[in-house]
Amino acid sequence: MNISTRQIDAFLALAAQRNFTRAAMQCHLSQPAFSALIRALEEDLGIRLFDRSTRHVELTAAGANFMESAQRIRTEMDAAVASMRDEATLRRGRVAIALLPSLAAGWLPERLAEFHQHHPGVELEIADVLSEPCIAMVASGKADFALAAIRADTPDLQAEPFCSDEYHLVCRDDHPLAKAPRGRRRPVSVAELAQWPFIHMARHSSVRQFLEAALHPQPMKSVMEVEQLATVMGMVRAGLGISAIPSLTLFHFQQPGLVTRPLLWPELTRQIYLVRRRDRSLSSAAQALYTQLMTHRPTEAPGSAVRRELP
Amino acid sequence: MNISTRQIDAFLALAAQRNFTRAAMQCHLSQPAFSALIRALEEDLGIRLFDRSTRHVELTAAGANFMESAQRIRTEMDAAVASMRDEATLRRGRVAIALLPSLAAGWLPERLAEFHQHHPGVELEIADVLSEPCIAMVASGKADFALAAIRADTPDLQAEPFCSDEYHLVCRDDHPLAKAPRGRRRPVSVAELAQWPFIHMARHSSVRQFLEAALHPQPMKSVMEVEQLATVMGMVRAGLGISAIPSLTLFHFQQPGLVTRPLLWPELTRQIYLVRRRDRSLSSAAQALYTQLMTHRPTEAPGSAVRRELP
DNA sequence: CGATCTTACGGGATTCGTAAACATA
DNA sequence: TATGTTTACGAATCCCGTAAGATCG
Repeated sequence: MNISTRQIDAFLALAAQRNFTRAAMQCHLSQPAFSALIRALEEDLGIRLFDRSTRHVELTAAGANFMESAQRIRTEMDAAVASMRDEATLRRGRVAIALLPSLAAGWLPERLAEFHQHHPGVELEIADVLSEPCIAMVASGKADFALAAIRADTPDLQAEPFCSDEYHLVCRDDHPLAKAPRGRRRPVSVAELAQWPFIHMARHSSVRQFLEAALHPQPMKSVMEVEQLATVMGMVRAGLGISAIPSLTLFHFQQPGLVTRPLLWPELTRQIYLVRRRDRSLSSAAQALYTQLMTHRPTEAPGSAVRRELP
Repeated sequence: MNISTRQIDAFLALAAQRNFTRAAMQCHLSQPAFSALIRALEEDLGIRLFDRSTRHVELTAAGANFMESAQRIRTEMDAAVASMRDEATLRRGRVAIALLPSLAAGWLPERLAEFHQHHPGVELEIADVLSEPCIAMVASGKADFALAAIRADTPDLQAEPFCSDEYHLVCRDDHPLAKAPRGRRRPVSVAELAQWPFIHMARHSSVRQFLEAALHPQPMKSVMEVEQLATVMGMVRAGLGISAIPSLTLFHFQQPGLVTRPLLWPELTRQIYLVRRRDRSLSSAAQALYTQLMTHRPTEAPGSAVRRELP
């Protein structure tokens, strides 16, 4: 026994038209083919649904009974198909991504704004967490994909390079290092950096850990440790010291009176990866966001010092 | 676009089994055929429902979404098909018939008892009304068929002979007519009937009208007119007079001390017809009741006088 | 390398539309 | 007789199962 939507449609058309010829036209079928469709349905159900003569077509009691079911089935079908089509055409859907707070605050918002403008029906869920929880969310299926600083290429996860994040010196514009000696070309050296009072992030932060690993064993003149990058910015602007921060967080420091300079040391370039599950295809919405983010990756850091003027 | 129950079943099987081979077996299909079914469904819906590798099969987000709809559709389908099958196999259904009160009280109950025993799920609606309303109920569709004394063979209605209803003399067992003179063979004549006091039904009753038409122009010795046959019985038993009533109402008079004798005049035989609509087929339940009633029609009236003894 | 999904392909069933037959008002 | 349904039938399509191919663990 196999009932198709075409049979349901044929039934409803005939119930409405009470005429095989018109109902057949409505279904874009020849009348005999349509007739066969109705007959097959009646045989499947084991009961006559229409009383018909050449002059009259009418529902039987069983047919009237079946009509209610047929209408509910048709409605449910339509809703399901429309829902799938909406999902396929991005009129609705849901994407969950996990990414580093620095990306989430500085670079992501404009990308999301554009995405949302194109696909207003798609719900967005953003987890701005550190790299490890990012990976965990992808692994557990809570996020469709992640942007994190861990090359998580496991049997389950697939990582591809997304962008690179280079450390920059930040200092006041009246600081000696802001001057870019000998024609701006020469990068700042480790020794130069180490001779000035330094504002550190807390030891547990990834910014601090990556920096320490890169500068080891050179000791720094640490003047204080803070938790938030915004605090680092305040301290540097107040002239308490200098600092070094990843390019993705530069937006915190684009303030009047501050200067940023790329450090351009290979050890101080960390890679950001896009991580996704191997076994799970991206949903239409996730695929669209993926494409959007990949084509608007953060630009490579500019090679020259930037000085913010007071307005 | 055409979605079939087999595709829904295939989807649900695969969602449950998460394995093409097992799901295919569950659907009694070869694995490639099953695979094609899923592919066709995905193409119809325009979206991937399963993420699959050779080792793993899993619902996509869209697939999980579709599952709810699929389950509702399957449930609704099952209910509809079961309902139709029940109707076809008389596990449920409804019959409405209209018939003369005499048939409804005397003959019908045992027939219905047997029918109900065989088909307890079928609802029965009985209208015990006179012939004209019987016909009207069939014509208007309120009754599936009727048993009435009108040969209603119109373009819309079809009548077939059902049984004949012959008038019987009723009197006390000590009445001269109860004796069945000259060897019980000779029927009672009109003249004999007319010489005794007669208990009449009211003029508007069909029993009275048919009797008057048959006896015309012979005048009767009317002693009174009553509305109910039970009253006629009481009067006759009290010795107030005799009466003549149709065989179908004899059950009223099967009382101790009363005698009934068939009158056997052709003019006093009225035909009962089974009347149904031409354009409408009988429902399964109506067809079954029709057969049941036709095969257990009221027996022809016995040819001899019946005397009820006191117990 | 074994288990499992997909592709390829020939045969059989299904379904289509045209045309003729049939039925009813 | 005119309208409308069913039957008949050849052709196109769809669908199935077997066998071979591809892929993942």
